Amino acid sequence: MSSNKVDFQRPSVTVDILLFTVQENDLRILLVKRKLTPFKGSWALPGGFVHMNESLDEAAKRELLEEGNVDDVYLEQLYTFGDPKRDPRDRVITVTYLALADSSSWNIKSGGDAGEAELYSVKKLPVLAFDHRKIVDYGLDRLKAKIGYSNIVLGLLPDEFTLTDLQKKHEVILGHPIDKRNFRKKIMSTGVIEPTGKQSGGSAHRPAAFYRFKSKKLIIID
Amino acid sequence: MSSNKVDFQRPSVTVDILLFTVQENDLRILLVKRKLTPFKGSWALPGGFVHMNESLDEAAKRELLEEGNVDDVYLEQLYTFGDPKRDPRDRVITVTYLALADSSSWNIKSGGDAGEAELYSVKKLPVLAFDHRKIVDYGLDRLKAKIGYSNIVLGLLPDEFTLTDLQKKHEVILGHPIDKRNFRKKIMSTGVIEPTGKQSGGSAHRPAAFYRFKSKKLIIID
DNA sequence: TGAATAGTGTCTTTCAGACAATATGCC
DNA sequence: GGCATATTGTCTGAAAGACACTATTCA
Repeated sequence: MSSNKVDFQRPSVTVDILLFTVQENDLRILLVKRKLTPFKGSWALPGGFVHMNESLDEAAKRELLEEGNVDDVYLEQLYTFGDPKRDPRDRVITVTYLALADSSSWNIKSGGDAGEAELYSVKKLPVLAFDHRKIVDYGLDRLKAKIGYSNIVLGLLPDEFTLTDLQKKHEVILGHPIDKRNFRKKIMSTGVIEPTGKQSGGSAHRPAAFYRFKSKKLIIID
Repeated sequence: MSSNKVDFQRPSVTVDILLFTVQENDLRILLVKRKLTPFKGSWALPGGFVHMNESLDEAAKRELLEEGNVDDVYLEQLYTFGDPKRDPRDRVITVTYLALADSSSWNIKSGGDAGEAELYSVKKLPVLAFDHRKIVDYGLDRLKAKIGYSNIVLGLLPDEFTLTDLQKKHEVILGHPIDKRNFRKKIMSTGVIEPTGKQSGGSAHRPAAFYRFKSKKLIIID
């Protein structure tokens, strides 16, 4: 039963977002520096309170725009953390989201409404506020798993990309090299991408064919 | 950022639970009849408000005991639904849980603290309150997927069971028959179960060996 | 011995993984 | 021609799926 008239004491509800992107062959995550207690001055996930008239997805989108200056990224709900002690002062339940962005199409610096925001390599994370480290680890596990059975990687790529670009993203997320021939065989057999007909050029080597995802919706493969 | 001192208007937070069990080769779910508006008299998922001093998991366990008279069942968080209009009166965000029980070890009738509660076949569901129908469909999808790559089915079985018992649960959840030889080959190759040494008896046919799960924790296979 | 369910093996196809040579564009 | 990256195929082992007969207990 989801509702009655009794006026219980109510917890706060926030959204926190894991925005991953790949830069320089490195998986990075957007962090912001807290301006308020508790954990003032610590790095934390971008996020904030859910407003009364917006859905959870909308709240996550709004926070990403406000704190990360990113719009139109892949977004999926991850998990809801609600330990009574996770915030040292109030009871705060947080609904977490996994977001992916193509770093080449967006500039983190140009926002800045919310103060300091920075991309950190997941291999060199600072100490994080609250239980945010646990949340990051949870999201990383999900991302690693999901890249193996879905087209989720499309969130990290521009509209057109080469097979080498695609393979690099897989390698960075999984953390190990992949055989080129086997990778291409498998990708092409899934039928999720198609050639655009265009080719890369201007470099002193053989040009590569560009591909696109047939659908920009999340697809579970198999 | 998960908290500050500003006192926002706060949504209510509930947990709602999908308790599945198998009876008579039929997948069934626990529903309760609402005693309060809105949707008074409608069937709904068991659930209720999260208390200030309990975690989400604890709230789900408590509600299952209060409304379903079940204890010690498999429980995992499913998804959090937070559309502002999902409850026609208040803003209510609900964290949903998937629970599995072995129906042979529990009697739904003996509880009754929360009024009418009944097991319904997922093939013949009544009209449900709120967005609970959508939640049930979401949970069914997760259950079907997860039975294929985890030992989650252990939640539906007693401590000791035969391979035929195990196969029946799979068939009921997936909704189609499975080849006995291939099923056994695959299950045994995963190594998640082991024979107890005992045998079924008393029936006019060959006795079957009993098995148990080596671990009662959720294991992802592959 | 008949009824009812338990238990078991082979063949084929598909998929994953190891492995290296040729093709193309630009300078 | 030399450099840098793109593109391509074969073999092998493992797993999945189709398929049918024998074994055991009790009435």
